[in-house]
Amino acid sequence: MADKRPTSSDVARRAGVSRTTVSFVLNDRPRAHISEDTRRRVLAAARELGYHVHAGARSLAAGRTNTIGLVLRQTPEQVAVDALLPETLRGLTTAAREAGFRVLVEPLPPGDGSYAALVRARHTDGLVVSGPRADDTEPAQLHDEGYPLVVQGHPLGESIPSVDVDNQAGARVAVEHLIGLGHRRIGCITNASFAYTAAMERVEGYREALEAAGLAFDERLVATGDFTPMSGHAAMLGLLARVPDLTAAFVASDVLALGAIGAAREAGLRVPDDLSIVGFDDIPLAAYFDPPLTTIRLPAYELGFRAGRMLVRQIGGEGVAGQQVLATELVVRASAAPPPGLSSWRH
Amino acid sequence: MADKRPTSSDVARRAGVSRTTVSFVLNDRPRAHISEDTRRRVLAAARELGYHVHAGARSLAAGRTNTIGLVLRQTPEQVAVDALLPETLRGLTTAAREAGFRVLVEPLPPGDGSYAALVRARHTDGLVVSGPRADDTEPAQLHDEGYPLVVQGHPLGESIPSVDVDNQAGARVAVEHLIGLGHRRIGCITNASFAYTAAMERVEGYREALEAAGLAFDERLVATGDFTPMSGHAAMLGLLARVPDLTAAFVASDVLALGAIGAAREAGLRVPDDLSIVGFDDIPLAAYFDPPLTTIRLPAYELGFRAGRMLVRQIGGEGVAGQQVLATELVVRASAAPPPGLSSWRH
DNA sequence: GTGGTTTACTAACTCGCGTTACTAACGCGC
DNA sequence: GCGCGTTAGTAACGCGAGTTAGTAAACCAC
Repeated sequence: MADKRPTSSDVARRAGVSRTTVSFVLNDRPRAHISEDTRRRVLAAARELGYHVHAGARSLAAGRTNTIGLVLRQTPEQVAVDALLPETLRGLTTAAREAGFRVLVEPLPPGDGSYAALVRARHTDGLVVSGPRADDTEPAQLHDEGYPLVVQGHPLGESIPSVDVDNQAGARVAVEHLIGLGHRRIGCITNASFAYTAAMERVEGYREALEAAGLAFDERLVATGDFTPMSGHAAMLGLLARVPDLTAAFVASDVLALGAIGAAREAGLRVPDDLSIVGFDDIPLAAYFDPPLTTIRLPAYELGFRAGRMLVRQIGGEGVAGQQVLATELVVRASAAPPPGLSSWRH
Repeated sequence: MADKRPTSSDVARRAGVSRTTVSFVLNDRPRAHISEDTRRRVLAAARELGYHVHAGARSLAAGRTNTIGLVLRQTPEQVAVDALLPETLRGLTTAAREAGFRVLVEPLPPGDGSYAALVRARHTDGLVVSGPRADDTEPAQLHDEGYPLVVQGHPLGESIPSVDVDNQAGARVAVEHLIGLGHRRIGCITNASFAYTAAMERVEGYREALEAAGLAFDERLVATGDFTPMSGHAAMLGLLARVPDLTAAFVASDVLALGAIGAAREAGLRVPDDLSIVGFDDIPLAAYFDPPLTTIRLPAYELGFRAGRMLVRQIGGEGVAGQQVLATELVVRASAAPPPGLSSWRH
């Protein structure tokens, strides 16, 4: 069995010093005076014994766990098709590790209980809450109680630190691209219901671009999706049926865009010849869709990394950060082209 | 600030009992005799105070962290395109939660340091090591030292508990499907280099199916990929150049298959009319490829769930489990069809 | 009503580490 | 030789729980 873990007393005994000295050496206390000689002796003893501080004991004594929590506020279906989660997670863990923290993951579908216990039980020193819905009151409450917390997604209140992508601007750029190509009848398929603020914001960007170009926003041009490619497929079919003269669509998620492209094809439309499509997210596979998807790149790694860094700083007492908004970027590939018959149309 | 956390002493005082009693009630000690009345008083006091046990204190006193670690032994590039990671993670966390455990994620690219510290420092009670390479000696060492551990992927030794998918059988079924359709010149694109045992096993399944059908295994028919769609693209181009009469390919990963389909199309081949393709993994988007991908389903959620359950049982002292192999399943969609000119061939 | 068992609960020790407050030795100026 | 500051190190307490051993009261058989 794996018992008889060496403790700091063992290290102290072996190095011929007190336990306090061991603690000072291992924690690099700057204000403690330790001679280079004993310092080396302690380090050597620790190495020889294969010593590691007991995380629980440290957390109890120091009041710090050096762990941050990632709360995934998403439905199982949502998680399953989340092509960017691995990247975001990698960004978060990287930021955490740089500061000596670990990451605890807590998937917790909306309405499925509370995550406050994570910090209350001192399991973690702080939380990154990913994608909470606008009616989620826990972040505000925890923040008010002074717990370090960063929301990854739409800011839930003026004072709660958050990192998000500029959804509205991204959507606007996507639609402007279509307008620039000459499209006038442009549909929109949302990535989720409006309960998700990101969905709302992306539609707002769509509307904004339309109106800036003097085009009317028409509700019949908007169809609602729900994360899955299948829903993108269904939404596109509905759109096509309602709007016969549609020449382009902004699909607020690459995953749905793939389903939408399939639907268009089934309806006898070629993409982009007959119907242009611009997506959102730039998932790793987007460049390999047929046709390669023109889309809005969402900096997934960066999103996680920033959230992690903000949280770690907050825990370190460097002050509560504000709300960061990351820029997106239009990636032009081949799924959007001028509308059919443009030359005649253009005059 | 969020200090003045209530402790079990506070609960005890409020309920008018000793701290010991509080501990007994909250931990449901079966051998302790607690009257229904005081039990309720304690529970009420805890609720009223918003009490949560301090995780560190418990771990120190009880010698248990109720946390398991997930070590991601993969390169960043690999993680980025891992479409099944979210599902596997969800399966793992579900199994963990059922037993009252949390999950700590530790991404650690091969050759990038050790994860033994995680258990040695009593950060976690055990580890799930995902995708270690065959030359990774840490699992064996930790296992020998008695630390609970489950390898998710290829078993690294007879006695180390593991959960894996039957890669070889899955690949065999995929290739048998192609053979059954009438193909005779069947290529293979690996999902990774042979340093990854899963890649090796899938090629073995390919070879096995070929030989069982009396077809020769030809090295020129095998091209190597490396996780990304781009590598699938390149591999297919190479294959096509080397083997002009190729009518089908088994691509050992859906992600690469998408790249391969694109390459085939660029070469002027229609899928499946001119070239059939069968993938592996059944990622969420596979059904929406063009054409919808015929592939081998890998039970991602189940993989994570089983690994979690095995580990939790091991931690609970229910004995070390063996090595589980999960079955895959052929999902027939539209990317594989009889080879061109089959009727004349079959005569 | 005596001895023994069960019920209900508690005092006191333990887990491994961080930290404060204190001491002993040393160097230095005059 | 004295006073003082600096260096190097330690003893002892506390963090918040789990747990063992023990006790007092209630119950029971005879």
